[in-house]
Amino acid sequence: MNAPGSTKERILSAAEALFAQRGFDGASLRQLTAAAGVNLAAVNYHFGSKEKLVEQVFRRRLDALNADRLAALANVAGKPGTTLEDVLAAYIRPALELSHEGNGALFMRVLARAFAEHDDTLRQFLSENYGHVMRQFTAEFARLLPQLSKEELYWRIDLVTGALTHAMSGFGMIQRKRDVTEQEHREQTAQHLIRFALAGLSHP
Amino acid sequence: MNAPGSTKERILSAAEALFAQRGFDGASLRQLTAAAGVNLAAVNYHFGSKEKLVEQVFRRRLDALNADRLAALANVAGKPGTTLEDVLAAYIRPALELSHEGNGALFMRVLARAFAEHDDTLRQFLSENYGHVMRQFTAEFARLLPQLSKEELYWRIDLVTGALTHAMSGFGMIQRKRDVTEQEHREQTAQHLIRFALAGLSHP
DNA sequence: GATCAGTTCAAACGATCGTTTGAGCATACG
DNA sequence: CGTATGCTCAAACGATCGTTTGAACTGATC
Repeated sequence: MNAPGSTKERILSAAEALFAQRGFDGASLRQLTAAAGVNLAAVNYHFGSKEKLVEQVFRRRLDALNADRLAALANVAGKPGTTLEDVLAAYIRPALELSHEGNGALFMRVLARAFAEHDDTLRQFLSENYGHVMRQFTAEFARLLPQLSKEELYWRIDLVTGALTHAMSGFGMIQRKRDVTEQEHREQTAQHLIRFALAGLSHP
Repeated sequence: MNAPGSTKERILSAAEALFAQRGFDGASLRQLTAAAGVNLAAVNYHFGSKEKLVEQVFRRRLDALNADRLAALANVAGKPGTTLEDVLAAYIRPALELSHEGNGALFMRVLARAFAEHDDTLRQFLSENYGHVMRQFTAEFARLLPQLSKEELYWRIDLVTGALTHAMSGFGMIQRKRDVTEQEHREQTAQHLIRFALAGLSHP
């Protein structure tokens, strides 16, 4: 829709980086438009307000991420041979790929901020637009973990979500070593996350 | 040191609640002092600046929390009969008790925000003042999990930390049911967290 | 070349921010 | 009583915030 070098795209990328670094309140439109190399009034012209810009920053990444997740889930959901690990991979790998491409890692930090903000407007937006994704994954987890009560399953999914958000947003201390490629490192990270989540979900 | 109804204490409590709700930037000194029922200038008079007020909000809770954690760890560290569960309990239970007393739950949300902020000044303050606590626990984990490489252990501790921060700050959907007491609910929560962390740390 | 929608621009708007000031108040000590 | 000290208060400071405005510029259409 938008050319990659267009004013809208330049604003979105600069906003993503500044929101990750300074937060939604902390990043001013003057810093933001200066970093993007556009006029101050361009944000209100193209997006209407700062709040709607925040929404678009989320939409640009989450639409793609959740489409990838649902596509991966569709390949395994409901099938007899499917393992818990398959479902976890469908959930984790798309997020991990996003966090390793371009400014994706910055967006993950924006997402972690949004979780911490507890802002009702933003939470409602996320729930309305992407809540069905989490619901589909939860249903598949329930199918593969029939021995868990609903309460127990919710507890475990909640804790796994916390661990993943924490890890994806780059809080962690783990850095790629010089002697492994980017792709190898991503694969190692995916293995760590999946095995950890597997243990947390299915322990006796 | 400070009387419980003193101006300083009133400011600290109001700051804790407002920082949890609106963030460090989002909560203004005018909202804050109005909620505390004190004059606007009282913050700068008693604390010097808004930033130093933030520091004191952390100090008031973390000094007590980490003292409790270290005391609990001292009871089990290095002893032959000690299990991984004992060490996890020493780490988790003091935080859980704090999050269930008075405004402690609000402080946990403040803490989760601080994690998400990535603010270097604040991170350095936390590392300098409370880093030794995490180091002592890590050493004890290493003793009880000798089969794990240092890298593997760091990975798992990091993910467990993410899950706990997430849970403690009240992101979770789990609410206490009407037919269980507050104390029973805390005990159930502790059991969930400890068993989850146990599985995440010690899985094969 | 005139017209017009789409976009960019510098400038200004009122509001709110953290901080500072100096007068006023209280209580305790000589 | 006089005065020193610790604290509170209303008011103001300059800075910065998100947003709005109206003119200038762009490129396509007739």
